[in-house]
Amino acid sequence: MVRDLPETTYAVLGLLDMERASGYDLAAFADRALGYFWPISRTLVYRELGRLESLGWVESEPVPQDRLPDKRVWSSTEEGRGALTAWLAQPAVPGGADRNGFLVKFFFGDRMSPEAMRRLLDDYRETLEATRADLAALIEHLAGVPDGRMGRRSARHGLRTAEARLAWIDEVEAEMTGTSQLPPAEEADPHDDSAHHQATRVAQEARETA
Amino acid sequence: MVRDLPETTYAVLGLLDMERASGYDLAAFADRALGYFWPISRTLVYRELGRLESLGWVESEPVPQDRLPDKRVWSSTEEGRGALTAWLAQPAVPGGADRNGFLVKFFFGDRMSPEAMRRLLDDYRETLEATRADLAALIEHLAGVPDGRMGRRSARHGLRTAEARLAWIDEVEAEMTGTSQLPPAEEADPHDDSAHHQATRVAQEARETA
DNA sequence: AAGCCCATGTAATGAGTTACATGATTCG
DNA sequence: CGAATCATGTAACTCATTACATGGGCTT
Repeated sequence: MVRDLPETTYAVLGLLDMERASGYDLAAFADRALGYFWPISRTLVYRELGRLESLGWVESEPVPQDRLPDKRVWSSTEEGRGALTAWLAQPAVPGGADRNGFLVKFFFGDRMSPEAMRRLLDDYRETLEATRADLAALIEHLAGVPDGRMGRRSARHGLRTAEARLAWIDEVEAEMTGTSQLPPAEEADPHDDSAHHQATRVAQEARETA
Repeated sequence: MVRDLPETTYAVLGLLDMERASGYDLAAFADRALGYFWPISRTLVYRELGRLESLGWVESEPVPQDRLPDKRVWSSTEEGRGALTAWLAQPAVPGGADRNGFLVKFFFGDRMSPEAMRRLLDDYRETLEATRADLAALIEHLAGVPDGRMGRRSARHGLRTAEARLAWIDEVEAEMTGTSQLPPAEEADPHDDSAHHQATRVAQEARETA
């Protein structure tokens, strides 16, 4: 039997099935649509397109352009749509939800200085608040989009997760300041919301460039 | 400049610093302590120990045994503890929290049959409920352990996350049954809890402190 | 007798990231 | 004039998983 392909392959196929696009546009689409729970780098998109083509699940058509470089526009084939449907009918693999770069550090917090712990928690909160803001904006945006239903629901999954974790931060902060494992939180400057916007962009770019 | 090592390397070092152990025991410890947010396979533990040894951050001592095979017991060196402290003082890398195998399938739910969607959501709920039960038990267990503070807090992070996602399932189920994108939920058979026990992580069964 | 537990590893494979390469166009 | 955007890829690398190998002791 055929060894089963990674989720990413099907994700690329699925996106392409929603909207024929060039590899370049598809990567941007993937980042918008799946970026929060299934990041796919641009290079990887190209590789998966190559694989999908050799499977006969997608095909491409060259599109010459005047001012811009020529491109190949990809679309799913009948076989590809069949494969996608088959994949969707199979149960999801349970793993993959793991790996939290904050927690793996936090766990060893007994060895950290209170100041380092304070910074760690502050950074995490900032990241989560940026995510929450981004997702809230996305949800509102998708409210007016006809095919945005599943995207909106997926985004709500992320929103709820972020909110639960922010509540967790409040909880541990209260517990840890009480036992002086943590210096008290500083008052946030209400004039300075640049920190948030910066964090948003940094988190995004960290994925692409770092 | 030294290229920075993966988190896993430091995680192994950190665990070893809490408790000297053989590679075998360390792998079990890692699974108990970090398994929910930073899984480390047994083979990987051995590789990281080799790397840490060549860095001079850990050292080993052979321990002969009578009935059981001989083993090497590892412990962190002074240099290793320094490296660990330095790592903990650095900010955490923001990424790593991503990749949800359920969501990447759910996102394409418009192409799924209502029955397949029902199965997908049921599976996810089952997984989350198993996680919630495991973590709740772990938290209760760690309440009586002197050094279990950070482990308990980390577990609460997972617990809150799981609960938020279960609430999300309720939300989308209500929305989707209302628009008949989903057949109504079946009554759970109270006699059949085998599914839950299967979903429960095997490694979590052995929860005695070594 | 089968199968798990202890204990340590090697080998193969593959998914994903990052750096690099190229080059026209457009915008500040 | 430099930077960003559009567009497509190659090459190198490494983290992580999985399968395999070995073998005595203990339990069902």
